[in-house]
Amino acid sequence: MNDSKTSVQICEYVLGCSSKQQRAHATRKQLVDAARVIFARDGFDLARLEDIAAAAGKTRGAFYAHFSDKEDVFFAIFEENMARDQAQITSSLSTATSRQERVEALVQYLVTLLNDRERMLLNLEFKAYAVRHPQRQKRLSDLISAMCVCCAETGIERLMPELRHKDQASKRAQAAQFGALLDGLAINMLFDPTSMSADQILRHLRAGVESILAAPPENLSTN
Amino acid sequence: MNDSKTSVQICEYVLGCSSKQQRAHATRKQLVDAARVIFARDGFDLARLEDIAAAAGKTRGAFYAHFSDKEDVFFAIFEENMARDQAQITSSLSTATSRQERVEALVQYLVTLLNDRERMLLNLEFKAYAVRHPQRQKRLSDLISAMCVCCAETGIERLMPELRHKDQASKRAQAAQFGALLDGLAINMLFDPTSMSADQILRHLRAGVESILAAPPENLSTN
Amino acid sequence: MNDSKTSVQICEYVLGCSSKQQRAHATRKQLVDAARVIFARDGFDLARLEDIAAAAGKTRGAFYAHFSDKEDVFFAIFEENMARDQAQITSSLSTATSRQERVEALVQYLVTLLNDRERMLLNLEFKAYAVRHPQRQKRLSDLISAMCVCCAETGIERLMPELRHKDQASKRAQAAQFGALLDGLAINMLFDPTSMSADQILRHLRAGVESILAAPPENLSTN
Amino acid sequence: MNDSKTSVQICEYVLGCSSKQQRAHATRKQLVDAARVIFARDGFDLARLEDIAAAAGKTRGAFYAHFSDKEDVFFAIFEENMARDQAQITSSLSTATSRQERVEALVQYLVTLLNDRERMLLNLEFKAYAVRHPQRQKRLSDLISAMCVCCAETGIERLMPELRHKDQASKRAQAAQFGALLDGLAINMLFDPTSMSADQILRHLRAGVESILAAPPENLSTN
DNA sequence: GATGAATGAGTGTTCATTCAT
DNA sequence: TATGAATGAACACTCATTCAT
Repeated sequence: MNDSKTSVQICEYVLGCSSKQQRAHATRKQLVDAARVIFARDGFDLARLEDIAAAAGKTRGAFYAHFSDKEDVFFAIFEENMARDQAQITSSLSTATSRQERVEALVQYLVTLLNDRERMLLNLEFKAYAVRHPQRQKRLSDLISAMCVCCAETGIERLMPELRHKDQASKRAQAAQFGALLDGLAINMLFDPTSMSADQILRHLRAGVESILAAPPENLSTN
Repeated sequence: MNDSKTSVQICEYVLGCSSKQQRAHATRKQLVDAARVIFARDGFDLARLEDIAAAAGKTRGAFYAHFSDKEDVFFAIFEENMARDQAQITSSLSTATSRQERVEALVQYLVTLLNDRERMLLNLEFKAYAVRHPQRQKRLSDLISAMCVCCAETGIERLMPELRHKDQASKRAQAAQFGALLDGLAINMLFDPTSMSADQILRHLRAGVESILAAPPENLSTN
Repeated sequence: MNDSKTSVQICEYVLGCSSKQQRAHATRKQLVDAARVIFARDGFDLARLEDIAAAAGKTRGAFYAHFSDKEDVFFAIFEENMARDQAQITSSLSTATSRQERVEALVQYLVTLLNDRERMLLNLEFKAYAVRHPQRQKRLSDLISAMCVCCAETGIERLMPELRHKDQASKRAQAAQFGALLDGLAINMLFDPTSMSADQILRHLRAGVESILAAPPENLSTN
Repeated sequence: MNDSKTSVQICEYVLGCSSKQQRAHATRKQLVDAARVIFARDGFDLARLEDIAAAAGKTRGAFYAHFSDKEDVFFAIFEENMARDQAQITSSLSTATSRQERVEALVQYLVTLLNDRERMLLNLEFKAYAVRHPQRQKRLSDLISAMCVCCAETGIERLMPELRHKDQASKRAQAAQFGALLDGLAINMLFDPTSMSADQILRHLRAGVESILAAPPENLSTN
């Protein structure tokens, strides 16, 4: 690499890091971000490590200095997402006061997610990967649990304080339903963007959210 | 393979086909069926032609005698599905008379689909493939159109004769919404089968179907 | 490959094979022979599959059609050797009548082996590999057992019929001692070819053989 | 490494070195010792520089501060060995007075070497490397010459003063024969430790030593 | 001297595809 | 039509080596 000086300086001046550790951390972040782009574009299986490295302005070697393999970055993406989401959801929903407002805030949040094409693609890719690799138990199930809990706790609890007393299973079910609502729309919008108007999507989302939140008091009698 | 004669004879005696054409047709069908299993299990990218051929009890050579490449069988699967579905939906919904009955019949049909793991996996795989390969224009878009039209015409029209007068766009939007309902549940059930009880799924489906069918008279004012 | 026709014809006319199976078998043999050359030249670790394939006039793909990996061909070499040796030793020693003649025949056989540089290199490589990979249990230990047994039974028994009554352990020990005699000379001749004259080698061999055959009647009292 | 200070202090207090030069020298020694372990375990080709550095409690950087490459440490090991051996052999054989005693002392020395698994592995590895890399002329041949001379001069001359008048070639040949005796046993003991009892090994060694020392007065007439 | 992030060439292995039979 | 040996491009991953600190 003949531009290493340049990139070091970019790193130092632009990102404000100078120590070795900070540089390493910056590289890692660049790689994760590049991985997002490539995985979203090509999917997990077709994504080439070389493309990820190149998109980050690094080489394959740099990749392996930070990640053990393809799966490793892949998971890192979602582990990073989780942290981000915590903050985002909390802040975006904290201003809502009435139920009506909170529903609308949630719908708006879902619309935002839905319009983040990269994110939706990654999300679907992640679930597809999890479905296809049940053996990757540990890290995957940790991530999934964290995701569901995160979603259930952070999202729903903050949104609907009145539901806070519900049991874990119910929360999890609601998280899954929100997932179904979002993923279903996402995959079909990606599949055929012209099939639904923004308006129809909004209506679908509102109806979905209302339906989920209107779930029966307890599912004691059924199941 | 030195036992090809044997398998031919199995074909002849068991399946009752004997002419060359019939035999060839049977081979093709075996390959498509095997492809379903393998694509569902491994996904498009990871599926190996050799596995498909082996699962059909054939060799790679036989595969190439019937299909030009991997994509070719992949599409063949869905083209075949379409034909099947036409008949299935029609018959399963034709006995319903009241709106109530028709809604319930549709929900039951969706439940059946949802419980067909292989089919759901293939469905999601197909949409993911379509999303990821916008260049494969012709055949893919033909399939997609056919799917949507099929879904819209066959499914919705027959189900809700009173909606027959609706414009194409509305029908298509409804098809997409049904897709979103089904795919969303499917992916999340595959992802975490324990998150929702059969009862919760049913309720989710009913609410979804009702919401879709209750769409406003026309979407003239919006969009 | 633009010379496939040529090599096919070489195969057909020179080796006299024409059926698919025969061609496959010929290819396998070519690959094993090429592997001998490359492994002897570069050692197991540095040997490149591509070089082996190229030396056989084939591609890497052809290699993998016949062997599962590098270790696979490596072992195949010695499995093939074993079969050869059986015949060779038997015939070369069968004409000797007196003890004196048999000793001399054995010494001559060892000299022949010693002068087969490729073979000595492979032999040492094999033992080094076995030492370094005790985990490769099954196939390796099978080979080793076969080697020792082959050596002990075929070699020593036929050579020294009067020793036939000895117990297995003694035979094995003798096989090991013959191995030590041969390998020790081999490695040092390879290491520094000028250090010993042909005459000195002969004397060393004779003394060694005599010493081994003069082992005490039974090692019951010791060890 | 933020604990370098600590290890430096360990060095200072435990090993009693404190000056920069001494510290550097200590590092070098640690690296050579670690290299012994790793090369013996993995062989030259498979040995990883990182493993060597890690086994010495250092980093790759430290390695390159002391050695130019892998081959460099590899040779350093044997250069170090040579120095050690000089002293060892001299002292261990100097007390013997009669021929009988000297033979026995030599046999005991060989037994000691033979039981030093690491050393035998390295020895074989070195010879294999030399055989495989005839191009590494200079340093390798220097080492080899030194080894042979060392072996011949130090070992044999001191052991058998009456042979001191022999010509260089004879000495070299005897060194090679001792090498063959030792290496042959070593490789076969490593290959199959159960094949020979300690007793059999001893007998094999004694017979070998006697045979070598009983070499004919001059090899003038032959060769 | 020592660190460790980054490089990049090298190679084992897989697999869609071809083709002689 | 069907076979399966052979091809060869593609890619994940390893590791010796460099270099800024």
